[in-house]
Amino acid sequence: MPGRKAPESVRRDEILRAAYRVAARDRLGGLTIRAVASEAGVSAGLLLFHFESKDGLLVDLLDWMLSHTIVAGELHRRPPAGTRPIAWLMAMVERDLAHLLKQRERVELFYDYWVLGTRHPVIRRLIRRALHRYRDAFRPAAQAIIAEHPERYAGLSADDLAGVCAAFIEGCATQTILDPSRFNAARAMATLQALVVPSSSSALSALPL
Amino acid sequence: MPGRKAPESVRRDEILRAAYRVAARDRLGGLTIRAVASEAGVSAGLLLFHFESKDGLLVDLLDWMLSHTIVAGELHRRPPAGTRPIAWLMAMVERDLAHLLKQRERVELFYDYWVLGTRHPVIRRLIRRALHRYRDAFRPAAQAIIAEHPERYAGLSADDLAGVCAAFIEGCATQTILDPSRFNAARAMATLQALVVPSSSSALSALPL
DNA sequence: GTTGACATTGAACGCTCGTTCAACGAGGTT
DNA sequence: AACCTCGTTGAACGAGCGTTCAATGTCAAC
Repeated sequence: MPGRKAPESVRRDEILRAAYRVAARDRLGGLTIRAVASEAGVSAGLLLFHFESKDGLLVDLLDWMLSHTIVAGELHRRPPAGTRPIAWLMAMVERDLAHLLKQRERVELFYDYWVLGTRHPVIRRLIRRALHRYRDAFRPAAQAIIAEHPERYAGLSADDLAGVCAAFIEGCATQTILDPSRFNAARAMATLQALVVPSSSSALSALPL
Repeated sequence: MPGRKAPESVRRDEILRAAYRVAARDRLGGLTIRAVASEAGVSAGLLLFHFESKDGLLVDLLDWMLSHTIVAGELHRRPPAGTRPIAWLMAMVERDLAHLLKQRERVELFYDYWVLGTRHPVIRRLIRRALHRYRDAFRPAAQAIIAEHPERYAGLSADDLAGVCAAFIEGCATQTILDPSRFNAARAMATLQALVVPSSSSALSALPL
Protein backbone atom coordinates (compact mmCIF):
# COMPACT_ATOMS: atom_id res chain seq x y z
CA MET A 1 0.00 0.00 0.00
CA PRO A 2 1.67 3.15 -1.20
CA GLY A 3 1.89 6.41 0.62
CA ARG A 4 4.46 9.01 1.42
CA LYS A 5 6.56 8.19 4.40
CA ALA A 6 9.94 9.73 4.35
CA PRO A 7 11.64 12.51 2.41
CA GLU A 8 14.19 11.54 -0.16
CA SER A 9 17.29 12.13 1.92
CA VAL A 10 16.06 9.95 4.78
CA ARG A 11 15.03 7.08 2.55
CA ARG A 12 18.30 7.20 0.68
CA ASP A 13 20.20 6.89 3.91
CA GLU A 14 18.01 4.05 5.13
CA ILE A 15 18.55 2.20 1.90
CA LEU A 16 22.29 2.78 1.97
CA ARG A 17 22.49 1.41 5.48
CA ALA A 18 20.49 -1.62 4.42
CA ALA A 19 22.75 -2.06 1.40
CA TYR A 20 25.79 -2.02 3.64
CA ARG A 21 24.25 -4.63 5.93
CA VAL A 22 23.54 -6.87 2.96
CA ALA A 23 26.99 -6.34 1.47
CA ALA A 24 28.71 -7.00 4.80
CA ARG A 25 26.77 -10.24 5.11
CA ASP A 26 26.66 -11.53 1.54
CA ARG A 27 29.34 -9.46 -0.23
CA LEU A 28 28.88 -7.76 -3.54
CA GLY A 29 27.89 -11.01 -5.20
CA GLY A 30 24.86 -11.24 -2.96
CA LEU A 31 23.95 -7.61 -3.22
CA THR A 32 20.85 -7.53 -5.41
CA ILE A 33 18.26 -4.83 -5.63
CA ARG A 34 15.64 -7.12 -4.22
CA ALA A 35 17.83 -8.18 -1.31
CA VAL A 36 18.60 -4.59 -0.36
CA ALA A 37 14.99 -3.54 -0.75
CA SER A 38 13.87 -6.40 1.43
CA GLU A 39 16.49 -5.57 4.06
CA ALA A 40 15.36 -1.97 4.04
CA GLY A 41 11.72 -2.98 4.23
CA VAL A 42 10.75 -1.30 0.96
CA SER A 43 9.92 -2.44 -2.54
CA ALA A 44 12.44 -2.95 -5.30
CA GLY A 45 10.66 -0.29 -7.32
CA LEU A 46 11.22 2.30 -4.63
CA LEU A 47 14.90 1.55 -4.52
CA LEU A 48 15.17 2.37 -8.20
CA PHE A 49 13.13 5.46 -7.63
CA HIS A 50 15.77 6.77 -5.25
CA PHE A 51 18.81 5.36 -7.04
CA GLU A 52 18.90 5.56 -10.78
CA SER A 53 20.19 2.02 -11.23
CA LYS A 54 22.02 -0.76 -9.47
CA ASP A 55 25.22 0.75 -10.76
CA GLY A 56 24.32 4.00 -9.08
CA LEU A 57 23.57 2.19 -5.86
CA LEU A 58 26.94 0.45 -5.95
CA VAL A 59 28.78 3.69 -6.50
CA ASP A 60 26.82 5.53 -3.84
CA LEU A 61 27.37 2.71 -1.38
CA LEU A 62 31.12 2.80 -1.92
CA ASP A 63 31.07 6.55 -1.54
CA TRP A 64 29.08 6.19 1.65
CA MET A 65 31.44 3.54 3.00
CA LEU A 66 34.50 5.61 2.28
CA SER A 67 33.09 8.69 3.94
CA HIS A 68 31.90 6.71 6.96
CA THR A 69 35.15 4.87 7.45
CA ILE A 70 37.79 6.40 9.59
CA VAL A 71 40.67 5.81 7.29
CA ALA A 72 43.44 4.70 9.57
CA GLY A 73 46.31 7.03 10.09
CA GLU A 74 44.08 10.01 10.53
CA LEU A 75 44.61 10.29 14.24
CA HIS A 76 48.34 10.03 14.44
CA ARG A 77 49.57 12.41 11.82
CA ARG A 78 51.50 14.56 14.25
CA PRO A 79 55.01 13.46 15.09
CA PRO A 80 55.33 12.15 18.62
CA ALA A 81 57.91 14.02 20.58
CA GLY A 82 61.20 12.39 21.41
CA THR A 83 61.12 9.59 18.85
CA ARG A 84 63.05 9.14 15.65
CA PRO A 85 61.09 9.59 12.40
CA ILE A 86 61.50 5.92 11.55
CA ALA A 87 59.89 4.96 14.84
CA TRP A 88 57.06 7.34 14.07
CA LEU A 89 56.45 5.70 10.72
CA MET A 90 56.66 2.26 12.25
CA ALA A 91 54.11 3.16 14.87
CA MET A 92 51.78 4.36 12.12
CA VAL A 93 52.19 1.17 10.15
CA GLU A 94 51.62 -0.91 13.24
CA ARG A 95 48.48 0.94 14.23
CA ASP A 96 47.08 0.91 10.71
CA LEU A 97 47.71 -2.78 10.37
CA ALA A 98 46.02 -3.57 13.66
CA HIS A 99 43.14 -1.31 12.76
CA LEU A 100 42.72 -2.94 9.38
CA LEU A 101 42.69 -6.45 10.71
CA LYS A 102 39.98 -5.58 13.20
CA GLN A 103 37.50 -4.72 10.47
CA ARG A 104 37.96 -7.70 8.27
CA GLU A 105 34.39 -7.56 7.02
CA ARG A 106 34.86 -4.07 5.67
CA VAL A 107 38.22 -4.86 4.15
CA GLU A 108 36.83 -7.88 2.34
CA LEU A 109 34.11 -5.71 0.93
CA PHE A 110 36.69 -3.18 -0.11
CA TYR A 111 38.53 -5.89 -2.04
CA ASP A 112 35.28 -6.82 -3.76
CA TYR A 113 35.07 -3.25 -4.91
CA TRP A 114 38.71 -3.29 -5.87
CA VAL A 115 38.09 -6.18 -8.23
CA LEU A 116 34.97 -4.54 -9.55
CA GLY A 117 37.00 -1.40 -10.10
CA THR A 118 39.32 -3.11 -12.54
CA ARG A 119 36.40 -3.08 -14.95
CA HIS A 120 34.32 -0.18 -13.71
CA PRO A 121 35.87 3.25 -14.32
CA VAL A 122 33.83 5.21 -11.78
CA ILE A 123 34.48 2.72 -9.01
CA ARG A 124 38.13 2.55 -9.98
CA ARG A 125 38.35 6.29 -9.54
CA LEU A 126 36.86 6.10 -6.06
CA ILE A 127 39.11 3.25 -4.99
CA ARG A 128 42.16 5.02 -6.34
CA ARG A 129 41.31 8.16 -4.43
CA ALA A 130 40.86 6.17 -1.23
CA LEU A 131 44.17 4.37 -1.64
CA HIS A 132 45.93 7.61 -2.41
CA ARG A 133 44.50 9.17 0.71
CA TYR A 134 45.64 6.12 2.62
CA ARG A 135 49.13 6.37 1.24
CA ASP A 136 49.30 10.09 1.79
CA ALA A 137 48.76 9.61 5.50
CA PHE A 138 52.28 8.20 5.63
CA ARG A 139 53.87 11.06 3.76
CA PRO A 140 54.71 13.39 6.65
CA ALA A 141 56.56 10.65 8.50
CA ALA A 142 58.18 9.49 5.27
CA GLN A 143 59.28 13.02 4.54
CA ALA A 144 60.85 13.33 7.97
CA ILE A 145 62.77 10.10 7.47
CA ILE A 146 64.15 11.24 4.15
CA ALA A 147 65.05 14.62 5.56
CA GLU A 148 66.99 12.88 8.29
CA HIS A 149 69.05 10.78 5.89
CA PRO A 150 68.96 12.49 2.50
CA GLU A 151 71.97 10.58 1.22
CA ARG A 152 70.47 7.23 2.17
CA TYR A 153 67.27 7.92 0.26
CA ALA A 154 68.89 9.79 -2.59
CA GLY A 155 66.61 9.89 -5.61
CA LEU A 156 63.60 8.72 -3.65
CA SER A 157 60.58 10.71 -2.62
CA ALA A 158 58.28 10.65 0.37
CA ASP A 159 55.70 9.22 -1.99
CA ASP A 160 57.88 6.23 -2.70
CA LEU A 161 58.40 5.51 0.97
CA ALA A 162 54.72 6.01 1.73
CA GLY A 163 53.85 3.68 -1.14
CA VAL A 164 56.03 0.96 0.31
CA CYS A 165 54.28 1.28 3.66
CA ALA A 166 50.89 1.06 1.99
CA ALA A 167 52.01 -1.95 -0.04
CA PHE A 168 53.17 -3.74 3.07
CA ILE A 169 49.89 -3.17 4.86
CA GLU A 170 47.78 -4.13 1.87
CA GLY A 171 49.81 -7.26 1.37
CA CYS A 172 49.37 -8.19 5.01
CA ALA A 173 45.63 -7.67 4.63
CA THR A 174 45.62 -9.93 1.60
CA GLN A 175 47.33 -12.72 3.47
CA THR A 176 45.38 -12.38 6.67
CA ILE A 177 42.00 -12.39 5.00
CA LEU A 178 42.78 -15.49 3.00
CA ASP A 179 44.45 -17.42 5.76
CA PRO A 180 44.07 -15.89 9.20
CA SER A 181 45.41 -18.97 10.97
CA ARG A 182 48.80 -18.86 9.30
CA PHE A 183 49.49 -15.17 9.08
CA ASN A 184 50.42 -13.45 12.28
CA ALA A 185 50.31 -9.70 11.98
CA ALA A 186 52.26 -9.08 15.17
CA ARG A 187 55.10 -11.28 14.00
CA ALA A 188 55.07 -9.65 10.58
CA MET A 189 55.33 -6.30 12.28
CA ALA A 190 58.19 -7.49 14.45
CA THR A 191 59.93 -8.81 11.38
CA LEU A 192 59.61 -5.47 9.68
CA GLN A 193 61.01 -3.78 12.76
CA ALA A 194 63.99 -6.10 12.79
CA LEU A 195 64.55 -5.49 9.09
CA VAL A 196 64.51 -1.72 9.04
CA VAL A 197 65.30 -0.66 12.60
CA PRO A 198 68.28 -2.66 13.69
CA SER A 199 69.21 -2.30 17.28
CA SER A 200 72.57 -0.66 17.91
CA SER A 201 74.40 -3.97 18.06
CA SER A 202 72.82 -5.27 14.90
CA ALA A 203 73.44 -1.97 13.17
CA LEU A 204 77.07 -2.59 13.85
CA SER A 205 76.93 -6.12 12.62
CA ALA A 206 75.18 -4.93 9.49
CA LEU A 207 78.34 -3.15 8.47
CA PRO A 208 80.12 -4.75 5.53
CA LEU A 209 82.55 -7.36 6.69
CA MET B 1 25.30 -32.00 -36.12
CA PRO B 2 26.60 -34.44 -33.56
CA GLY B 3 29.34 -36.97 -34.09
CA ARG B 4 32.37 -38.14 -32.21
CA LYS B 5 35.38 -35.95 -32.72
CA ALA B 6 37.86 -35.94 -29.89
CA PRO B 7 38.54 -38.13 -26.86
CA GLU B 8 37.68 -36.71 -23.47
CA SER B 9 41.16 -35.58 -22.47
CA VAL B 10 41.68 -33.59 -25.64
CA ARG B 11 38.33 -31.85 -25.47
CA ARG B 12 38.84 -31.00 -21.83
CA ASP B 13 42.12 -29.33 -22.62
CA GLU B 14 40.65 -27.44 -25.55
CA ILE B 15 37.85 -26.16 -23.36
CA LEU B 16 40.21 -25.17 -20.56
CA ARG B 17 42.34 -23.19 -22.99
CA ALA B 18 39.24 -21.48 -24.32
CA ALA B 19 38.11 -20.75 -20.76
CA TYR B 20 41.44 -19.14 -20.02
CA ARG B 21 41.20 -17.00 -23.14
CA VAL B 22 37.74 -15.83 -22.14
CA ALA B 23 38.78 -15.19 -18.53
CA ALA B 24 41.89 -13.29 -19.58
CA ARG B 25 39.74 -11.11 -21.82
CA ASP B 26 36.57 -10.66 -19.79
CA ARG B 27 37.58 -11.77 -16.29
CA LEU B 28 35.59 -14.11 -14.13
CA GLY B 29 32.53 -11.90 -14.39
CA GLY B 30 32.41 -12.50 -18.12
CA LEU B 31 33.18 -16.18 -17.92
CA THR B 32 29.90 -17.90 -18.76
CA ILE B 33 29.38 -21.41 -19.99
CA ARG B 34 28.05 -20.13 -23.27
CA ALA B 35 30.97 -17.75 -23.75
CA VAL B 36 33.52 -20.49 -23.14
CA ALA B 37 31.65 -22.96 -25.32
CA SER B 38 31.48 -20.43 -28.11
CA GLU B 39 35.18 -19.62 -27.76
CA ALA B 40 35.98 -23.33 -27.89
CA GLY B 41 33.69 -23.84 -30.87
CA VAL B 42 31.47 -26.36 -29.13
CA SER B 43 28.00 -26.31 -27.67
CA ALA B 44 27.16 -25.38 -24.10
CA GLY B 45 25.76 -28.84 -23.56
CA LEU B 46 29.08 -30.45 -24.45
CA LEU B 47 30.90 -28.28 -21.96
CA LEU B 48 28.68 -29.60 -19.20
CA PHE B 49 29.21 -33.09 -20.47
CA HIS B 50 32.95 -32.75 -19.85
CA PHE B 51 32.75 -30.60 -16.72
CA GLU B 52 30.14 -31.43 -14.15
CA SER B 53 29.11 -27.82 -13.61
CA LYS B 54 30.30 -24.27 -13.94
CA ASP B 55 31.73 -24.57 -10.48
CA GLY B 56 33.78 -27.53 -11.60
CA LEU B 57 34.97 -25.61 -14.61
CA LEU B 58 36.07 -22.69 -12.42
CA VAL B 59 37.99 -24.96 -10.09
CA ASP B 60 39.59 -26.89 -12.92
CA LEU B 61 40.55 -23.67 -14.66
CA LEU B 62 42.26 -22.35 -11.55
CA ASP B 63 44.04 -25.65 -11.12
CA TRP B 64 45.12 -25.52 -14.73
CA MET B 65 46.31 -21.93 -14.39
CA LEU B 66 48.32 -22.69 -11.28
CA SER B 67 50.01 -25.69 -12.82
CA HIS B 68 50.75 -23.82 -16.04
CA THR B 69 52.18 -20.77 -14.34
CA ILE B 70 55.82 -20.65 -13.50
CA VAL B 71 55.47 -19.38 -9.99
CA ALA B 72 58.18 -16.82 -9.63
CA GLY B 73 61.09 -17.65 -7.43
CA GLU B 74 61.39 -21.14 -8.77
CA LEU B 75 64.50 -20.46 -10.79
CA HIS B 76 66.62 -18.67 -8.23
CA ARG B 77 66.37 -20.80 -5.14
CA ARG B 78 70.07 -21.43 -4.92
CA PRO B 79 72.13 -18.84 -3.10
CA PRO B 80 74.37 -16.85 -5.43
CA ALA B 81 78.00 -17.10 -4.45
CA GLY B 82 79.72 -14.11 -2.91
CA THR B 83 76.65 -12.19 -1.83
CA ARG B 84 75.17 -11.62 1.59
CA PRO B 85 71.92 -13.43 2.36
CA ILE B 86 70.02 -10.16 2.52
CA ALA B 87 71.15 -9.34 -1.00
CA TRP B 88 70.00 -12.76 -2.10
CA LEU B 89 66.55 -12.19 -0.66
CA MET B 90 66.38 -8.75 -2.18
CA ALA B 91 67.29 -10.09 -5.59
CA MET B 92 64.49 -12.64 -5.26
CA VAL B 93 61.97 -10.00 -4.30
CA GLU B 94 63.07 -7.78 -7.13
CA ARG B 95 62.85 -10.52 -9.71
CA ASP B 96 59.49 -11.75 -8.45
CA LEU B 97 58.08 -8.26 -8.48
CA ALA B 98 59.25 -7.62 -12.02
CA HIS B 99 57.94 -10.98 -13.11
CA LEU B 100 54.57 -10.35 -11.52
CA LEU B 101 54.10 -6.97 -13.10
CA LYS B 102 54.80 -8.36 -16.54
CA GLN B 103 51.81 -10.68 -16.43
CA ARG B 104 49.25 -8.24 -15.21
CA GLU B 105 46.44 -10.05 -16.97
CA ARG B 106 47.12 -13.25 -15.10
CA VAL B 107 47.53 -11.48 -11.79
CA GLU B 108 44.22 -9.68 -12.18
CA LEU B 109 42.57 -12.99 -12.85
CA PHE B 110 44.25 -14.41 -9.79
CA TYR B 111 42.77 -11.62 -7.69
CA ASP B 112 39.35 -12.41 -9.12
CA TYR B 113 39.83 -15.91 -7.85
CA TRP B 114 41.11 -14.62 -4.55
CA VAL B 115 37.89 -12.70 -4.02
CA LEU B 116 35.86 -15.67 -5.13
CA GLY B 117 37.83 -17.79 -2.69
CA THR B 118 36.65 -15.76 0.27
CA ARG B 119 33.28 -17.42 -0.27
CA HIS B 120 34.22 -20.63 -2.05
CA PRO B 121 36.00 -23.19 0.13
CA VAL B 122 37.52 -25.28 -2.65
CA ILE B 123 38.90 -22.27 -4.45
CA ARG B 124 40.13 -20.83 -1.19
CA ARG B 125 42.10 -24.00 -0.59
CA LEU B 126 43.73 -23.77 -4.01
CA ILE B 127 44.61 -20.12 -3.59
CA ARG B 128 46.01 -20.75 -0.14
CA ARG B 129 48.21 -23.50 -1.42
CA ALA B 130 49.49 -21.29 -4.21
CA LEU B 131 50.27 -18.42 -1.86
CA HIS B 132 51.99 -20.76 0.55
CA ARG B 133 54.12 -22.12 -2.24
CA TYR B 134 54.91 -18.56 -3.23
CA ARG B 135 55.88 -17.63 0.28
CA ASP B 136 57.92 -20.76 0.76
CA ALA B 137 60.13 -19.83 -2.14
CA PHE B 138 61.58 -17.11 0.09
CA ARG B 139 62.25 -19.37 3.01
CA PRO B 140 65.78 -20.54 2.21
CA ALA B 141 67.03 -17.00 1.81
CA ALA B 142 65.07 -15.91 4.88
CA GLN B 143 66.59 -18.76 6.85
CA ALA B 144 70.06 -17.72 5.81
CA ILE B 145 69.43 -14.16 6.92
CA ILE B 146 68.22 -15.24 10.31
CA ALA B 147 71.13 -17.62 10.71
CA GLU B 148 73.48 -14.74 10.00
CA HIS B 149 71.99 -12.49 12.68
CA PRO B 150 70.17 -14.70 15.16
CA GLU B 151 70.09 -12.01 17.84
CA ARG B 152 68.59 -9.46 15.48
CA TYR B 153 65.73 -11.76 14.50
CA ALA B 154 65.29 -13.32 17.90
CA GLY B 155 61.89 -14.94 18.24
CA LEU B 156 61.18 -14.72 14.53
CA SER B 157 61.10 -17.53 12.03
CA ALA B 158 62.01 -17.86 8.39
CA ASP B 159 58.28 -18.10 7.77
CA ASP B 160 57.75 -14.66 9.25
CA LEU B 161 60.41 -13.10 7.09
CA ALA B 162 59.16 -14.92 4.00
CA GLY B 163 55.64 -13.74 4.79
CA VAL B 164 56.78 -10.15 4.90
CA CYS B 165 58.41 -10.51 1.49
CA ALA B 166 55.25 -12.01 0.06
CA ALA B 167 53.14 -9.28 1.63
CA PHE B 168 55.34 -6.61 0.10
CA ILE B 169 55.08 -8.11 -3.36
CA GLU B 170 51.36 -8.68 -3.15
CA GLY B 171 50.82 -5.15 -1.93
CA CYS B 172 52.87 -3.80 -4.82
CA ALA B 173 50.77 -5.88 -7.20
CA THR B 174 47.61 -4.45 -5.68
CA GLN B 175 48.77 -0.90 -6.19
CA THR B 176 50.17 -1.39 -9.64
CA ILE B 177 47.09 -3.08 -11.01
CA LEU B 178 44.80 -0.38 -9.74
CA ASP B 179 46.94 2.56 -10.69
CA PRO B 180 49.88 1.71 -12.93
CA SER B 181 50.65 5.32 -13.71
CA ARG B 182 51.35 6.29 -10.12
CA PHE B 183 53.06 3.25 -8.76
CA ASN B 184 56.61 2.72 -9.82
CA ALA B 185 57.89 -0.73 -8.99
CA ALA B 186 61.52 0.13 -9.52
CA ARG B 187 61.32 3.04 -7.09
CA ALA B 188 59.45 0.91 -4.57
CA MET B 189 62.21 -1.65 -4.82
CA ALA B 190 64.89 1.01 -4.39
CA THR B 191 63.04 2.32 -1.36
CA LEU B 192 62.98 -1.13 0.17
CA GLN B 193 66.68 -1.46 -0.50
CA ALA B 194 67.38 1.83 1.22
CA LEU B 195 65.25 0.80 4.17
CA VAL B 196 66.74 -2.58 4.88
CA VAL B 197 70.20 -2.52 3.34
CA PRO B 198 71.79 0.73 4.38
CA SER B 199 75.06 1.52 2.76
CA SER B 200 78.05 1.62 5.07
CA SER B 201 77.81 5.36 5.62
CA SER B 202 74.11 5.29 6.28
CA ALA B 203 74.54 2.29 8.52
CA LEU B 204 76.81 4.44 10.60
CA SER B 205 74.39 7.31 10.63
CA ALA B 206 71.64 4.90 11.64
CA LEU B 207 73.37 4.44 14.95
CA PRO B 208 71.56 6.01 17.87
CA LEU B 209 72.64 9.58 18.33
C1' DG C 1 -12.65 20.02 0.01
C1' DT C 2 -10.32 19.73 -3.85
C1' DT C 3 -6.14 19.47 -6.14
C1' DG C 4 -1.65 18.14 -7.31
C1' DA C 5 2.93 16.59 -6.41
C1' DC C 6 5.23 12.64 -5.20
C1' DA C 7 6.63 8.50 -2.50
C1' DT C 8 5.35 3.78 -2.90
C1' DT C 9 3.76 -0.60 -4.52
C1' DG C 10 3.32 -5.00 -7.03
C1' DA C 11 3.06 -7.07 -11.10
C1' DA C 12 5.16 -7.70 -15.20
C1' DC C 13 8.79 -7.65 -19.01
C1' DG C 14 12.89 -9.15 -21.08
C1' DC C 15 17.19 -10.83 -20.58
C1' DT C 16 20.91 -13.97 -19.24
C1' DC C 17 22.31 -17.52 -16.73
C1' DG C 18 23.22 -22.65 -15.37
C1' DT C 19 21.41 -26.83 -16.32
C1' DT C 20 18.70 -30.79 -18.50
C1' DC C 21 17.53 -33.88 -22.05
C1' DA C 22 15.79 -36.28 -26.05
C1' DA C 23 17.59 -36.91 -30.40
C1' DC C 24 21.42 -37.80 -33.40
C1' DG C 25 25.65 -39.35 -35.71
C1' DA C 26 30.43 -41.19 -36.05
C1' DG C 27 33.45 -45.28 -34.97
C1' DG C 28 34.49 -49.57 -33.26
C1' DT C 29 32.76 -54.31 -32.44
C1' DT C 30 30.48 -58.41 -33.74
C1' DA D 1 24.76 -55.17 -41.84
C1' DA D 2 23.30 -54.53 -37.42
C1' DC D 3 24.58 -52.76 -32.94
C1' DC D 4 26.31 -50.40 -29.20
C1' DT D 5 28.99 -46.73 -27.15
C1' DC D 6 29.47 -42.16 -26.43
C1' DG D 7 30.70 -37.50 -27.94
C1' DT D 8 27.69 -33.91 -29.57
C1' DT D 9 23.88 -30.86 -30.52
C1' DG D 10 20.03 -27.59 -30.07
C1' DA D 11 16.13 -26.56 -27.93
C1' DA D 12 14.06 -25.88 -23.82
C1' DC D 13 13.30 -25.03 -18.75
C1' DG D 14 13.29 -22.50 -14.57
C1' DA D 15 15.34 -19.27 -11.72
C1' DG D 16 17.12 -14.86 -10.82
C1' DC D 17 18.40 -10.64 -12.33
C1' DG D 18 17.77 -5.32 -13.42
C1' DT D 19 14.32 -2.50 -14.84
C1' DT D 20 9.65 -0.42 -16.11
C1' DC D 21 5.17 1.29 -15.19
C1' DA D 22 0.30 1.99 -14.29
C1' DA D 23 -2.11 2.29 -10.21
C1' DT D 24 -2.53 4.00 -5.57
C1' DG D 25 -2.21 6.23 -1.23
C1' DT D 26 -0.42 10.25 1.44
C1' DC D 27 0.54 14.77 2.44
C1' DA D 28 0.93 19.80 1.81
C1' DA D 29 -1.02 23.71 -0.44
C1' DC D 30 -4.76 26.37 -1.69
